[in-house]
Amino acid sequence: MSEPAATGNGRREVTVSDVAVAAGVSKATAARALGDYGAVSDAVRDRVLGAADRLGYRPNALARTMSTGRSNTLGIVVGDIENPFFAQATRGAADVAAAAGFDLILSNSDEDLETEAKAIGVQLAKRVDGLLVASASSVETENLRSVVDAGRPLVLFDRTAQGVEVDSVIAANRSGARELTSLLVDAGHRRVAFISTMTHPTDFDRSAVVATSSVAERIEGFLDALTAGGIEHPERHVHLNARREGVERMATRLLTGPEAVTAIVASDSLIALGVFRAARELGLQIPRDLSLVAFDDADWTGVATPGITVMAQPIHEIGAEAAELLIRRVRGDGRPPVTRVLKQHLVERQSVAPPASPG
Amino acid sequence: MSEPAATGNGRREVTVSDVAVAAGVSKATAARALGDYGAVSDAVRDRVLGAADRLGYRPNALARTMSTGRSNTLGIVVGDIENPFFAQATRGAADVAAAAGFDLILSNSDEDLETEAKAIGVQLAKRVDGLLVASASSVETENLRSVVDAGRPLVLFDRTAQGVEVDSVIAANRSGARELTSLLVDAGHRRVAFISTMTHPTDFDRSAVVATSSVAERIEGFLDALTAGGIEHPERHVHLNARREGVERMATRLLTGPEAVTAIVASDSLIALGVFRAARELGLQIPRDLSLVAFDDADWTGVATPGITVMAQPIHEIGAEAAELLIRRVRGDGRPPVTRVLKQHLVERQSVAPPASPG
DNA sequence: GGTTATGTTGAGACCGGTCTCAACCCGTTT
DNA sequence: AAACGGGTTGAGACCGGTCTCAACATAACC
Repeated sequence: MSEPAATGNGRREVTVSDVAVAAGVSKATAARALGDYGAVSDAVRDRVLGAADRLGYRPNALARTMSTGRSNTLGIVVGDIENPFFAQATRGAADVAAAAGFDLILSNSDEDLETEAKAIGVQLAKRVDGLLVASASSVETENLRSVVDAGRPLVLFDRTAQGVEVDSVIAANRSGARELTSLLVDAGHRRVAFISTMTHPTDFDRSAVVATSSVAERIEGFLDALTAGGIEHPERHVHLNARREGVERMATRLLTGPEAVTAIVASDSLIALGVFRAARELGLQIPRDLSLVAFDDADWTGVATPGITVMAQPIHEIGAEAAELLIRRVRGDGRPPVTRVLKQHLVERQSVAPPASPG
Repeated sequence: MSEPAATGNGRREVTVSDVAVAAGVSKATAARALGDYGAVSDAVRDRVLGAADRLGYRPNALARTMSTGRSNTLGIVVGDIENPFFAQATRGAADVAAAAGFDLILSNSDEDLETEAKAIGVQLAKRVDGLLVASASSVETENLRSVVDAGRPLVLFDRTAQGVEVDSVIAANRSGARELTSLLVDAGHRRVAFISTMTHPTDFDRSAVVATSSVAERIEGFLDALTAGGIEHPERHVHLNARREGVERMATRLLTGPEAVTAIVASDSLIALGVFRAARELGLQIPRDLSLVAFDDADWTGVATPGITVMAQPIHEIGAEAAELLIRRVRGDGRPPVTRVLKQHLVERQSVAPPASPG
């Protein structure tokens, strides 16, 4: 290779040194003019900027990062960017980041710990200034610890993590779930199912440690409401692992047979969609034959017939707030970690009614 | 400052040199063992890896990029990650990228040329190996040229660009729009509106150059169908700038008065949602009072009542295919640029019927 | 035994910026 | 005229990797 350093197509990048030579000044001076720091006389600045323009100089942000130690890049690890929840949260974070001069490196974890670990590893290797993570597990926290150990600011969103002392931004899931479920209990439902896609090694029981804190909180709220309604063994109404079985299949199973439920709490809008489809497939009318409530005010919940009653979350804000906290940390804020809990709010539509035959 | 180089919290990063000293070998040898290149004896490798592990060594991908010129990072510029179309395409691209060892830096352009320019500038500065762009304009292409001029591989998705010789992955929008619109014309509709949020300086006329090629193609297909149906001045049925007026407001305007349309083609699912809501607000029944068709098989189109007939696009594939082409370029493929055109397919539901009063 | 091939190692340049420090210029002060 | 001070400039180290090249050891060959 005789060429000094070439890009894919063989063109060499224009560097500060090139500009310096063209402008007849030292590299240091050219760098000052181009990087807009230190003192440079007006005449020289003009000459340098002119030369840079003529040569088509493009700064190399990586080289700058090498010497300053700041990359102006944040990492964000979400479950799945196709999930509207994460898309919205990411947008919220991206807006705040962009306004502060930061970029976002995006990774999908598919809610899998190993994938998440790999993603975090790469992000750290790329020297992101900080990391936003909706961790796949709030219990197994080695992934998160590795970030803290690496000395990188970390902010959790949507989910907290046990024993990891960092900022988090979450929603008030327990009270939201309680309120949502109470709607059903108060309407007279006794056989109410809670459905989540969250993977869990066993069936749910009271002692089970549910990995995703947001789901765990929702389950608690759900149980609160059932207990308050005097329903025995409320924990047997919690159904996890819906992804493995398939949401529609699980819903179909729960909606048929002698023990069929009369109401369902869907842990997110994607699950609710599956339930909705299953109900339609079975010829069940909502809310006459089935009452359905869910988390997240997704598009379709407002236009479906009937409209679905949902617990709306300030998703955009969750992402934005998390990014704000993270940027503050990156800038050196040393205050003790905070957990911001944002309010959810109920959007009542027409998917709740008393059960047809008292259960 | 007495510390050599510190992260935010003052901890110094462990480098190859540190590991080398700990293992009692030269920096070069340690680097070979850690970077898994060149020749290293097994004994030495073990010693180095052991030392690295003990010290908690984390490679610095940026430093590697500096010397190799490869960042293993791709840039992706979308209109808005919250838009399900872009979220899906991004996911498709992210999967392919991850499988090939690449990360994604994400930017939102908000369909604005200046924002897009800034995003592309930053991505280039961060030395992405290549760029995926759904360009805000297929006509004003300086943004895209800057990428080509910088010698970075570029792949366009969803939209092409005039005079920019790069790979593109798009859908067969014209024929799709023609088929979709024909459904309406064949059902007897004469007053059919096409609605897009795309910004355009004037009202649409035949000579207008519509900035976004995918929308332009859809308009052509729409006009094809109206013309084939013998409808005069079809171009006056094209309505742009819906974002400025508000989709629901525009739909309301078009659906009322003596000249009210009896059918609408929505350029994407978000617009269709606005139209759907406006129709409901006006007390119009679909398909009795209004026939509605749209692009993209969004969640809600299947569960709304009635189901909306849509032209589905292979969105995931668009993103995946684009990423594949890009990675191929990054790896040095020098073949002439290709344009991949993916098929759309019709999903017929219940939102089309003959007009109530022949128009 | 000398030469050649092969494998392993170390020294040091290099990528493209930033940053420290010393040198210098010129006007002002004493 | 000497000393001082602010504004500019240049030389060169540095960030943390990769990579070339030379040195050296050992094995294989004639």
